[in-house]
Amino acid sequence: MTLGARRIAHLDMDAFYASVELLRYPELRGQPVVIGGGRDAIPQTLPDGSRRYARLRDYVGRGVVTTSTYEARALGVFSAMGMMKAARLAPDAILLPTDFEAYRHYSGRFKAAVRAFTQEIEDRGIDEIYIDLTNIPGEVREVAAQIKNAVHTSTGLTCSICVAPNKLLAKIGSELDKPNGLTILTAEDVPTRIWPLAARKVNGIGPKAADRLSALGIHTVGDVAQADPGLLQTHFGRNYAEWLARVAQGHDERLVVVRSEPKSMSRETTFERDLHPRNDRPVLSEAFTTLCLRVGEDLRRKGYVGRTVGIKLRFDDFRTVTRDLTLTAYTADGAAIRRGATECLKRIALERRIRLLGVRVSALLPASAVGHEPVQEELPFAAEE
DNA sequence: TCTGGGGTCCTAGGACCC
DNA sequence: TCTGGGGTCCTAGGACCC
Repeated sequence: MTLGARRIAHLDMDAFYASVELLRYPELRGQPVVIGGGRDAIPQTLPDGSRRYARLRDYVGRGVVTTSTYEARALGVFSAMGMMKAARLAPDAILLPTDFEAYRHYSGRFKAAVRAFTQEIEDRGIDEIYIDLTNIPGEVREVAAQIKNAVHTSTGLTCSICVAPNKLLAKIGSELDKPNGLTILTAEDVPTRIWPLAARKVNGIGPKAADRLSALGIHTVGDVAQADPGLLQTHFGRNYAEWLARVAQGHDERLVVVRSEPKSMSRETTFERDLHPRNDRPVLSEAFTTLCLRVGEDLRRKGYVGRTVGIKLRFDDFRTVTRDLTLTAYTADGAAIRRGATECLKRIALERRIRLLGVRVSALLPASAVGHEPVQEELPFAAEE
């Protein structure tokens, strides 16, 4: 174990998707812009070279806001909000479609820029990473400033960084000075800078836990720190209560995980309207097959095979059910996935309209680890004895 | 016209084995 | 015919994150 304090950075790109779009459409800078539209939100270039943008008020559908510019956030439009609701709050905001290919491109660029400093990077999705700076020489603020510079030089985008003794504090800290922030936190800062924050700011305290804490009169991280351990335990169970007590003190021993294997791959789709299990059977069936084939393609493209097939259904009342089936052999074959998924589907009573359908394969192994094992058919009668 | 899509982790019960 | 008990696998659901 390392003696002495670690130096862990959390780097978070500022309004990432929206900022990438502003590189493409600089004339939108300073305006409320919302990302999350479909194809009909693609800007049209007019004969005179100017562009015509879709407005949020024109949106029709069931999507949610993926990201918004800070100007849109000022109008109350945030990530994960239903687009129809967002349109009511900011009807004149510009609407752009989500272009994951572009975001993945810039994601690769900013991560490559950071890798010039160290390989000790943990991927946390498309727009954030943890960096272990413990063994990087130099004053932390200077190192963090250099990283921010390198990211800006290679992408034209800003990010916010916090360096702290652990991931928990670094993650909280990178939000304290957004956008384009650079924050240093030490253990001594916990009472003054962390305790006043809402408990919800802690990564791992989500909406449900925050509500339940509030019901107990616990609103800030400091309130959690001062809460009676017995009270937390009766309401949250031993493990979670002990975790709450530790994080409220700013304690977190988790390592920066540089490489990890995927555990599952899935595809799901929300239908434009809720589908009737019998009357819309052809549509459902085709969607089901497509999802199975796409999961199979994903597995093969990334070089994995899986042994457990699962499905997910969401009904019109938003109730979600899942079914799993573990096969006898690893597979990445769409047809085999579809057979497993069909078995799963038979175990669900279809008594309501269906909003969402999903297919997942888990219990993954690198295809190389399984060799060229053929996709085995399960025999209806296995020879026993 | 509320509520996407792709993930991870945890819990908990039952089967099954020793 | 008085209920042990640990370990692992499988399944279902839910919280949470980006």
